[in-house]
Amino acid sequence: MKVIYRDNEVREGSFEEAWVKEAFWHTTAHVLAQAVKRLYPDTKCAIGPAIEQGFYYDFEFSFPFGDEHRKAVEEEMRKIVKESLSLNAYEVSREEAVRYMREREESYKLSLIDDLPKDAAISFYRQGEYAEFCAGPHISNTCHIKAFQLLSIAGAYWRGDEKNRMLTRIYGISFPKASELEQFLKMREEIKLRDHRKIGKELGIFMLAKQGPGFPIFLPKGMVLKNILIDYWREVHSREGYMEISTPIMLERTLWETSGHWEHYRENMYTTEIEGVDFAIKPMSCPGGMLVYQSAPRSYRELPMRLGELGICHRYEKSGQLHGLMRVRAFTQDDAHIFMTEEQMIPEIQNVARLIDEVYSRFGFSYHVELSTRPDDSIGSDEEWEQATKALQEAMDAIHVAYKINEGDGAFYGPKLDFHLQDSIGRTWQCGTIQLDFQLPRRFGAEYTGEDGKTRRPVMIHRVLFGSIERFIGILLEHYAGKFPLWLAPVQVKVLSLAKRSNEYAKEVADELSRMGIRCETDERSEKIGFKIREAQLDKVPYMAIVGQNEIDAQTVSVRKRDGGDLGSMTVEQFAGLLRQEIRTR
RNA sequence: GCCGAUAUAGCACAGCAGGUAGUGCACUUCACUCGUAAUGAAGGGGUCAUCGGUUCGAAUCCGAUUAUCGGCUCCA
Repeated sequence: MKVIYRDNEVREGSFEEAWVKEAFWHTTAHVLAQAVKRLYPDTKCAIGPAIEQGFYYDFEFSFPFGDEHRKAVEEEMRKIVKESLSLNAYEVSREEAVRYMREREESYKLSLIDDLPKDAAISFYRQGEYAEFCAGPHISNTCHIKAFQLLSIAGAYWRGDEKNRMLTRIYGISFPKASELEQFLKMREEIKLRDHRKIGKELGIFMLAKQGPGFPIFLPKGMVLKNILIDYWREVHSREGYMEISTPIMLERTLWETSGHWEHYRENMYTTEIEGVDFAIKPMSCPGGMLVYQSAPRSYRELPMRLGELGICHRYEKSGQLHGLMRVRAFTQDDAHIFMTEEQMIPEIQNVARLIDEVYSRFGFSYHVELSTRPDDSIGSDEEWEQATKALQEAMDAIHVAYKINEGDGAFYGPKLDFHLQDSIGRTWQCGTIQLDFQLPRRFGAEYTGEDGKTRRPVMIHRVLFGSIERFIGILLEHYAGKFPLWLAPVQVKVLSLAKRSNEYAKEVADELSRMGIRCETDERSEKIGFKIREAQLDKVPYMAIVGQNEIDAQTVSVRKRDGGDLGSMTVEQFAGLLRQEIRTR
């Protein structure tokens, strides 16, 4: 396939290569714009880039663009592809470019041209009657776009700013072969099947009630899962020298004023009033942690002081951004606040990073790290921000962790390292974060007595591993597609009774397993064994123990594994041993 | 919050030139007591999201509200 650059240089490449793909999708976006202009000439075009998976184009339509219109546009695009229009690039003067776009009343294009440096050469690409101001590159002819689909219609703000007008964004995908499109659509279906909202409902993990938008309800099995994660969390934290605390969900306004939340985070906080005094429900646990630190005079001997808290935080999220368990209004943050001396900063940051690595590895996640720097709305001096940012960088560099920098994305009180984990189908989610904070200790007047007897100010780390337990569970559901490993499965074994006369024995087996700490259920309904197996399989229970007359006689169970089928018969002891072995190796 | 779409039984869906609701699974009961992914039969269950409008008559047409879905913005 030929790719044409703005100076009309031609490079040959295959679709598999990323730069060719990008040109291919970008060209499809132009075809989309061309089709739209043919059908609805008064439409204004904004931008239409290639993205990670396909492309989009933003338009300002003079009418609500719906599904019927999408189909019509697809039809027109098909025509354009059949017309085999070749693309070529040419340069025009700035005046000419402006005149061209002004004639067509393309106000967004004019604004884009306006952004270009005065002396920049302005390139256009043309295909048939359609020409667009564009830096390219593009593929040489529309005929290569054999298979495409417009995937969805969405709103998007002009230049991504919610103060601007909302445009209509059309997303699409395209390929040189129909089979590739089919494969892509199949993959999309697969992702839909793994959706935690679907699986979470099927497996009885959580629900969302109409009366509580964004406030998830954990069902019995979901609660088992949540508690397993919490047990695990306690296990590693106590090993790492953390002390657990619990601070109130609601605290007085004055505290939030001291912390800066009242000024910088208020629009996300729920507030109320008690006996004429303003209170706020916590969106974060740090001020509570601060109160604990402040509850006694502190010595350098106590530092680093690691205070962990599973705090239930409430944040007002706008209705349109709620999403299953991933984005909610109430969530359990597996928070910890570490108070330390400046010398302890780097080793403590590294400890947390290592802990995050250990925890993510346990679940089979790979991850990448991003460093977010000072945002516009923030508190503290430049020197402090620089010192904190440098500490985070140094800590990571020393243990050879690579990170990408996100300018201006930090918390209002300090810079942060964000840990984005990747699930089994390649999507990434921000979970863990390590935030370094000089501000809260100062605002609260936190102190400790140093070795020399002098009063000093501690530095503070805010950090989470899971991020929020709710989101983490959502990610786990999709990561495992509901097929939890044995140690996480809410039900580990289902004992299936073959017939009425084996019900008693089935119960005995289940009791014995329960006594050994195995989470199990019994199915003694008068159904065929094939039916019970099918149900247990659909419930994604890791192990089934099937018992009938043969097992009663031999005092055994027949074991069937969710991922692996019939394992033959064995004693309950042996079965439990096998389970313990698997849990131990996790 | 914004743009677009959707809302029918616990779940998945059908019904829509407007004439007051159906299918499958699930649930209950009965029969069967069964050997590794669906035994058969009978029965119960819905103010068609909510409120209002048009109409002799609305699940169906129109409007508002709420929730949800795909995005944008924002974020753990």
